[in-house]
Amino acid sequence: MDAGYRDRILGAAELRARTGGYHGFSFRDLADDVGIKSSSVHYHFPTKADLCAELARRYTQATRRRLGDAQDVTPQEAVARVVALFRDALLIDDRMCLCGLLGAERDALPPAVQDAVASFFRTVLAFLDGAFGPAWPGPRPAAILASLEGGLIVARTLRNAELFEEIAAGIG
Amino acid sequence: MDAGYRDRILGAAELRARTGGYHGFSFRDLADDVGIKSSSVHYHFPTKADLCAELARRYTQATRRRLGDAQDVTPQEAVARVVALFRDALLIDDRMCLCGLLGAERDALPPAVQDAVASFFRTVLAFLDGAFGPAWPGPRPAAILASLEGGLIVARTLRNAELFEEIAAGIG
DNA sequence: GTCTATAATTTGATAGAC
DNA sequence: GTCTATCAAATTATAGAC
Repeated sequence: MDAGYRDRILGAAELRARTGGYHGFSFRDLADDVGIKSSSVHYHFPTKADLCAELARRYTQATRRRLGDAQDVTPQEAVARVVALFRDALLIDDRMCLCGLLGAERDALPPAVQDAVASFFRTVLAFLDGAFGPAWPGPRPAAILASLEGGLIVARTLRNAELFEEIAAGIG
Repeated sequence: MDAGYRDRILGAAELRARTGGYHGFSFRDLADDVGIKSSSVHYHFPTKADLCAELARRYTQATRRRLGDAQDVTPQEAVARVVALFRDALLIDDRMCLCGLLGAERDALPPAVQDAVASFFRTVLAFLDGAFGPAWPGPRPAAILASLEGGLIVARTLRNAELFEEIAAGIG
């Protein structure tokens, strides 16, 4: 029942992967972050593909929980919740969206990681789709998601958080 | 005057970096791609930071040339040219925008590369700004750029090129 | 400019003691 | 479940011959 350092490893991996991507960190980096040995990281996650696929699944689950049920919200509130997700990545975490960065590296990822990243995008799009209903005349879910992923990249690269707000304000 | 394999190295590096990012390729990868030895790559680019900074500058220059002079185009034509840039990355190159991927990895990049990537974004934004003029009522340049960078990520991860067209169509 | 050769370090991963 | 110890391969980079 004891998962040992498993959760702390995933926490360290999330921060690392959201900074430098799949190839931007090593098992030893994670071991040092947590204060254990790299062989202990391999005990919990035999390969890096296992680790990162689990990481993306965990990220998707946390996102799903935070967004809640699409049936319960208005279209406006649904957009606000998704925007808040990315704003927090920028202002609180000071990091990329995990799946935005991994998605950009798609062709350099193991298949299991590719699948988990695609699943994140489908989750966000399904939430917006569900809240919008079939006749919603506003912006398409994919356009909203793309604006926010790209908004993180542009605002962070130019070190201008106000640019993210301008982009987010343009969604409505 | 003879630059040797310099240009072919940059060409190979661009394809590699647009697939796996800064940490997703090695000097030996490039040497193998071109058919030379890794020490010859180091002759042209002493460090990986030198190589990737030059890569981003070259990418920006090619983009600048392709977009042309903002004074010569209508706002609509300016947007169409920028959209075409990203559509070609998706459909012809089947790759990310170099600076979109590197920008997502910002905090894992050497400072010289960070600067070169930021310069790319400023170039595209300045082109749109110049073509729009001060009173243009349409979408903001940063929102357009973010939509397209994010559009590449979402469309590629979900392996759905039509999604990119939907996103691009939503810009106008 | 390109090569051979190599150094120093890092990486993903495994075997086996406790 | 974590450790010590280790491996084979890869990585960035340099020295010096041609």
